[in-house]
Amino acid sequence: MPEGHSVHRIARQFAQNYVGRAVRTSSPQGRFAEGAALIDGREMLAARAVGKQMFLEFEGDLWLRVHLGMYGAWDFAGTIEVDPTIASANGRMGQTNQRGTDLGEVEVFDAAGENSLSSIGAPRRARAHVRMSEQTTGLPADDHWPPHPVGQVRLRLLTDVTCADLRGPTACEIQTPDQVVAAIAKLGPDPLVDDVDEAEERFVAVVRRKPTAIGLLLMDQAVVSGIGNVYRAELLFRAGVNPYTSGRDVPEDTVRALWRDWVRLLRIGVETGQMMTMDGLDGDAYRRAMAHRDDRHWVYHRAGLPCRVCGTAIVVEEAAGRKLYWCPSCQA
DNA sequence: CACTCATGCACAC
DNA sequence: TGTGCCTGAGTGG
Repeated sequence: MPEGHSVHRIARQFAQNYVGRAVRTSSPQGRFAEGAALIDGREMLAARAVGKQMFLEFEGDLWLRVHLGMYGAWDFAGTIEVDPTIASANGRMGQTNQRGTDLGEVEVFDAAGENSLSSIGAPRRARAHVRMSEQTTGLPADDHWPPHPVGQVRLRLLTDVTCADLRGPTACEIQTPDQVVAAIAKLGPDPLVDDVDEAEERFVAVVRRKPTAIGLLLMDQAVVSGIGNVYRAELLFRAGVNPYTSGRDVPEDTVRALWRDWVRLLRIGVETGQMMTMDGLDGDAYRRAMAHRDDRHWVYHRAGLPCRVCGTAIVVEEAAGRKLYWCPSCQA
């Protein structure tokens, strides 16, 4: 699942390609037929992400709340406008692989029909025709419009030119504006939604009065929105904090450093679509690290391997049902 | 091919 | 604390 950065990228795609347009909705799988019927034909008015949740507003005070959970994903097909703030176009968003990149890189065509695989650092195109890779769809791409639904598609959102399929979400429901407000009220601050300075104060205040371990607080969406298991491990390592330290025992400066690092990593993640947590490395070391699978994080998914800084074996432990990776020496 | 695991979370006990 | 949901990638035979 997508940690917070992916959800913000998805919301931007909807803002760019759906907001201001009438949307035909359906539930090819059937499980969301009733909800889909409620918004069918309405114009989408807004697309917002808060932490790992996304809210799409439709005419008539109807909102769609989607949470991808661990397995959910959006597949985009057809012609999409690539948000200029998103460096790489992706057919599939949300579902990511072990390296933390959005899956399903797609071929991007310019107006002349010349194509190139979009990637970080590639020239940004204002407009792109996106088609699914064969591996993703099992079909030879753009022969049909709209595309034949593949697999269990809970919800399909269709404009004249763009198709978005939602599969495997943990939450997908129609809400009233009040329910949306209530849902967002339960969430901790999101640096890309809230005023960053106020958000930092909120975060610091909550962490510093909790007896709970900081490693659990970072994963608690009521404390801070958008952090998942990968960012949790990496943030703690980067700050040199023992995951088991009580929130109230983490020095205030350190809590602030954690917050500011999260703001930085989230921004980088939204821009690049990748969970870049080793940005401190120089060019060569960074390229080397990126060249190998499972070799792009400080501690995440590195159980038993030597710490990149001190050589101590990285430890993995089960905490609240999730794997917690950390260096017992650097994070003493 | 069969099987395990996973970036999450709601719920029951 | 444990279970269920839901899908896809990775792994080992």
